[in-house]
Parts: sequence; C-alpha cells; structure tokens
Amino acid sequence: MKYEPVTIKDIGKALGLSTSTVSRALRGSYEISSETKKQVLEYAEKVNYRPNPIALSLKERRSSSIGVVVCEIANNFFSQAINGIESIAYNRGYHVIISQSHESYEREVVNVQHLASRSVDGLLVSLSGETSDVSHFTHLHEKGLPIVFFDRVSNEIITHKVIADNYKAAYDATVHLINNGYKNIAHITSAPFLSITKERLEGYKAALLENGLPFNEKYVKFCSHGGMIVEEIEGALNNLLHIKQKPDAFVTAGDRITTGSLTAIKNLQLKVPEDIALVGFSNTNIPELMAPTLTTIRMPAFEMGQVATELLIRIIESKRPVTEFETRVLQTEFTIRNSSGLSPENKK
Amino acid sequence: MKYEPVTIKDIGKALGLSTSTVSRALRGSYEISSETKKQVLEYAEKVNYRPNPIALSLKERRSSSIGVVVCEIANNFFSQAINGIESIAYNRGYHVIISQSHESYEREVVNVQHLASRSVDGLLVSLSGETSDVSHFTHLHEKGLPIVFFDRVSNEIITHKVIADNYKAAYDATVHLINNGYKNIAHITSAPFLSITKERLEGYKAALLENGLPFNEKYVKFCSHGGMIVEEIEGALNNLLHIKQKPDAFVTAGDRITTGSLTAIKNLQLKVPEDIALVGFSNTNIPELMAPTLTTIRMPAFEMGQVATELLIRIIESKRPVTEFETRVLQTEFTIRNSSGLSPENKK
DNA sequence: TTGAAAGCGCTAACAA
DNA sequence: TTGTTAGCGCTTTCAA
Repeated sequence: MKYEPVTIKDIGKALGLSTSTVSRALRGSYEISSETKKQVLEYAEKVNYRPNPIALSLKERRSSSIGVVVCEIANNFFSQAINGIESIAYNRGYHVIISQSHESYEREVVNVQHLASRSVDGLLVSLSGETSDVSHFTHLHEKGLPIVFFDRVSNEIITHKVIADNYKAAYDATVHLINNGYKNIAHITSAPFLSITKERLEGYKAALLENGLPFNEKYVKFCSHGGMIVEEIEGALNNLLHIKQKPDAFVTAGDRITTGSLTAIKNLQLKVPEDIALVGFSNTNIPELMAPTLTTIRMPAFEMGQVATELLIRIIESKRPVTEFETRVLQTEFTIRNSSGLSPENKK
Repeated sequence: MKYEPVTIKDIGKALGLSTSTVSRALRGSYEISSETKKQVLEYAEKVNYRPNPIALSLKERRSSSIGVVVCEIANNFFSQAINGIESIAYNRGYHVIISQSHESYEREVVNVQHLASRSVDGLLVSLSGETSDVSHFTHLHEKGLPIVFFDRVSNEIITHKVIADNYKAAYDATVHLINNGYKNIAHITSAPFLSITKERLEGYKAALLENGLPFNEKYVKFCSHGGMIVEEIEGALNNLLHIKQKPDAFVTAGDRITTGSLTAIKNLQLKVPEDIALVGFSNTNIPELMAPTLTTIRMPAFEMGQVATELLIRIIESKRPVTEFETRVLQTEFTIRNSSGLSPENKK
C-alpha cells in the first residue's frame, strides 16, 4: 500500500513555478514576491502540503529524533523516565525512538547499532544489567554521536550523565532500619556491573559500618536480571533465609526486585515488618495501597528523563564540539511507611 | 557536533570503483565478480560501513518504522501493550516510534500528523479520551496509510481493530458482585466517547438488568481524563457516596481509575470490601500485594499489542490494497481476590 | 524576483 | 562484469 503525499514539485507544477521558488516561498524567503508567496502558501494549505522530513534529514544530516535505550518500558521507573524524556523532546521538536534491551547485552548492542544507523541525532542510554563492555558506545561516541547516560551509567565514557543519589538513598534507608532496631540487614540488588548497584551497595555498607554493624557479603544478593525473572528473587530470598543468622530486614533495589521480594516473602507466609522489615527502591504509584504500606525510596525518574534530554539536546545543537561534561545528581525521595517497622511515627 | 558515517561513495573512491558497483557488491548482486565483491565487503567491514537508512527511506518511500499513538506510557496497560508491539516489530525489522496524547485531542492530532509526516509505514492507535472526531485519521487512511486501532477504537474507520472483550469483562465483574450479595453497584469509568467505555457500560448494564436490578444513571461516573487527574476520581466518588441509596460496590474501569478509587476510598476511611466492594480493570502486576488483594479484570495488553502489530505489518507489506478487515476480540482475565467481598473462596 | 542545477546516499535502468 | 545516469524531496548556490 502506498501513501502519496504532495511534494514541492507537485505544487510547482500546479502553479507553474519552479521547485526552488516554491521552496523559498514556503519558508518565507524575502526574495519572493508577496504575491507568489501568498499563492504558494494558499495552495500548499489547500492540498495539505507537509514537507517530507526524510528528504530534509538526508539533506541536513539530522533526523530530529532521539534514540532511547532502556532495559524495559513496562517498569515504573523507566516509563516515568521516558515520560520525562518525551515531555522535553516533544517541545524541542524531537521524536523519541525507544528500544528495549531486556537486560541483554547482545540486544543492547543490536539496538544501539540500529538506532545509530537510523541516524538518530543522539542517544539516551541506561545500560543493561549484562553490559560491562561499552565499546559499542565508544565507537559511536568517538565519531561524534552525542550520548547521554542516565541512571545506569558507564564511567568509561566521558559525557553527560544523570543519576540519582543512590549512595545517599541506600545509606538513609539502611540507617533508618538500624534506627528502628534491625541488626541483620540484607541487601537484594540488581546486576553487579551496574553503577546503580555499586553506588547503592556502598551506601548500604557505609551505613552499617558507621553504625557499628558488620558488613557481611552473604547478606548481599545480586539479581542479574533485575528481578525480571521471579526465580532469581526467590532464590536470593531462600538463600538469605537459610543463613544461620537470618536477616531481619531488607533493602531492595529497584521496582521489580522490591515487589518481587514482597511477593516471595508473602508466599513464604512471613509477615512484614514483624518477621522481616523492608525498604524498597520503588517508583510504584500505589505504595499506600500495599499491605503493609511500603517504605520507599523513590527515584526522580521523570526529572532524570527531563534533565538527560535537555543535556542531550544541548550537545546535539551545540555549534562547537562539547568538551565539558557534567554529571547531574538528583535527589531521591524517602518516604517512611509501615513496611520498615517501628518508625517514630508508627511506634505509638 | 557532527557524525560522519562512511558512504558508498567513500568506499568507491577508496577502491577505485563506481558507487553502483559498490552498491551491488554490498547487496551480493550476481553480476559482480566475486573478487570485487570480496574486496568491497572486506573494506566495508573494515571501515564499519552502515547503509544510510534515511537515504533508503527516501528512495523506497518507506521508513521501516511504525508510529504508536497512545494516551500515556506510564500506565501498565499501555506499557505492556507497547511491549507486545515492540516484540513483534523488532523481529520484523521495524522501529517503533511512540507518542503520547495525554488524553488530549489536540495533542493526538499533532502527534498523528507528526508521525505521518515522518513517513511512518503505519500507525497503531489507541484513541485519546477527548477524541470524538477522527478526521485526522480518516484523511491519512484514505490516502492509504495503514492504520490499526487497538483498545480504544473508532467505528468510523474501517480497518483492523484489536480489542478486549470489554462487554463480557464488565458483565462478569458485575454478576460476580451481584452474586456476592451487592445490590447497589456503581460504575466508575473513563471518557464517555471511548469504545471501551461504551462496551463496559453495556456489560455492566446487562448484568444488572438480567439479574433484576435497576440500572441507575446516577451510579455511572465518567472520568474524562481516565483518572489522570486525582480530583476527577475524588469528585466521582464523593458524588456517588452522597446518593441517598449509597452504592455498596464499584466496578472501576482502567488502571488509573481503579487505583485512584482505592486511594480515595482509603482516604475516606472506608473499608474494602466491608463498606465498599470493588472489582477493577487493572493490569497491575501486584494485585496480591495490595490491601485488600484486588479482584481484577486484566486486559490482554501484551497480546493486544502483538496482534495489532501483526495485523498492521500485514497491511504494510501487502502487495495489493487490503479491503477485508477484521476485528479481533481477545479475552480478559478475571481473578477473584478479596476486594470484591465474600466470594465462595473467601467465605469460610 | 525567479529558475536551473547540484547534491544529500542510495538503487536500478540502461550502456558499455 | 562494471560504469553512467537519473531520481527519491528538499535546499541552496549560481545565473538570469
């Protein structure tokens, strides 16, 4: 099936003008008589002329589109982030092309190449859990393709980055649990390669050590698929619950892992927070509706998407090569509810 | 910043061949000597040549991309549907360009035009809650742009459609509540224009009438923004709770409306299901973690996305104009949990 | 003030 | 077996 839009040539033919005249008239060039201009504009309006952006892209070597590489759309954090991306991109006249890696390195590579070859003007990237080698980005980046990382960033590539203060978030969550009297706090987190994982782990660790609690490696469980696979979480949980010194609280990283852990806990007939307290990184919009209400660390997802997009567009539209890069660190939002035990508010 | 990819011309120059020879060699044309072929292929590999898809699109009048128009990504139903769309599109070599209408008619129009002018090969559409006039689609459709509607469809446009069995879903939900002894069942639903709204309303109505209960218009509340605005739901709820014959149960349509209603109920200190029972259309993945566990109608979101995409690609790739269209109706999934009162399972 | 022509990267009909 | 050329829709020199 074909869809035949009106071209500048059609207009020219209909009006007995050359394509260049039509082109100029359309863009309001000063050298065209207002009469011709009017004629062209009216006719264009009448036949609902739309410039072919593909032709424009070919000519101008830009596509006015931004490629987004995330692991999964159907995830609160990313869908909110994409919302933020879209909100900026839309206003600046860019299209957003989204691709999902599903936490697979290979798929990420394919997607990136695909996007690059489709001539996106820039890339907004959050790495997959399997990615440790980032050479598929290095090549493009060195060739001058603007890239901005968000959330799951690589420190091998020097460019703008937008992250949350994961260290502080995990630190605060852990301290909160310690203050509530928990001593054996476990950490269920995402793939070990990821920057977010490292940052959160550091925060968790620091909180323990600063409060005179030991850091025990057995209390840290990595879910390489970020909780996309249920068994992964169940395995981690079972494992943790079979340690002689059973953990009495969890800090869970990521939406999927948080809800997955809760489900697994529930299936094991354990009570939250009585048997196990929990603070979760989660961008769910219904923490209040959960039982128990969930103490959460909320990532500034929407804002991260916005900021990343602004930075990316800044590179794209910069006249001269950008050499100064920044890493924006946004604050998370910690909300104490019932799942984390007897907080001051809950004590009475 | 510019990103200068290798072109066929560069290869030709480097190898002392014409562009057409290079082009043919690259695509393995039989008329090129295997020697030249090898030479070209090796060099192309070496310099990491990637054909420029924009040039290709311009030439072939197709972009290998599919435009998606939904109201909101950050919504379980749509993010799951997009997941389904992507899963098919990816395998068939299509890109997915997503745009959000945010339930605004105007924005939908702009997005559609934007996508069309970017030469998407086809459109996957779920209408905004404000859309009653679909002429922005009619024009394109008449000009031959393949369009497939899913979920929120228009019956003014004859094309493939993919919907859930909303009538049956609402019917079953209502009957379930009736069987559990509820007599004053209200229906909080989305914008009145939408096909899903109408279908669900019919199912709700039929269930009441067939079971000897009156249909009371006051018991039906429309949320034009699909629950995106909290006040909308709170208003509907307050309104319902001030009817002399207060409703004792709700059937809520849509993810946002369901969780919004629950939140509002909770804020009013009402208990579910004791004060008010609830069955909700919801694609949440944590119905079990909610308090009470949520009786849900789950939309076959992923499958709907998949089927819609398959149908769309079928039109796109069809050699001759497609004139036979079908409407696929997929089944929803009804899971009884605690929010809907004393179901047989919960009675003991 | 307007038109002719070149060129963006690629393919394909036509020549050689 | 390879090269020349035209053309996809548009902008933009250069000429008129």
